[in-house]
Amino acid sequence: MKVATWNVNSVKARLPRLLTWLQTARPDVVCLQELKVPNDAFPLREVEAAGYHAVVHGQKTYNGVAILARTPPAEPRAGFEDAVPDPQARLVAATVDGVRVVSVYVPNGGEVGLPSYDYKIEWLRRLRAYLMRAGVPQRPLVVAGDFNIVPSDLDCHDPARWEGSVLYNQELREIHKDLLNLGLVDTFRLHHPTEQAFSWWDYRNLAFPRNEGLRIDFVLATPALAARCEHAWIDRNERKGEKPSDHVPVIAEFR
DNA sequence: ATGGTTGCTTAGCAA
Repeated sequence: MKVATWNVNSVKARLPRLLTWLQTARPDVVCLQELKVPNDAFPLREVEAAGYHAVVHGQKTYNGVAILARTPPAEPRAGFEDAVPDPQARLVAATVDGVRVVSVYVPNGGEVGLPSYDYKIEWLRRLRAYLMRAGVPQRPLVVAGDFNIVPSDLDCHDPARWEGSVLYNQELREIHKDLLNLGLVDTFRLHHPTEQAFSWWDYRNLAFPRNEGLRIDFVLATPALAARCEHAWIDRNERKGEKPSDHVPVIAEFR
């Protein structure tokens, strides 16, 4: 089973690329982020024609997440399912072929010290609690998406430049470590322990041709499932050509 | 060095 995550930065703007990529990459499950459309504007017909079912938690203008799957998803759920509804559509879950799949779009945070950064930290606290309730680490579960966290120097083209930023600071590194310590394996790092590879490049300043990127998109799996992960990679080619997203797909293949 | 680019919405925000 091939599981991918891709922040498409508008599913409308990216639809031609998404459909082409589904045909060539042939993933079984795709976690999408930043749809930027409400549910009724999601291109369901096109995605179904490409051979996928879709579980969509959309939002107008900002955010929006989805799960695409070749086999019918079961028990679709949107948001944290706790006492306080999240006003932003950033999490959706469904069970595919016995695996609980969670697509997440972690808040960027804006700037350290702003209310939007406090929202990010609180959101990550709620994500941790959600994953514990969802059965991490014992349940076969994948949580994949745009985490808006740089885990380490290796995941950053220029650590000194990014240190202290809203994507890379000590507080976030500890939150990231705590998340993984719940019992989640970063499938890309599992197979590439020392390789520098990025999943995001700024649109500005020729960041991609200069390879000034960050690795902030992950496919995380619970331990028994991670033991079945045979390959994981980042589809860097998706940043090339006409109208790319600023993120590229990250893929993990499970036996 | 607060620039630069993209997308949504329409001048400004978020990333």
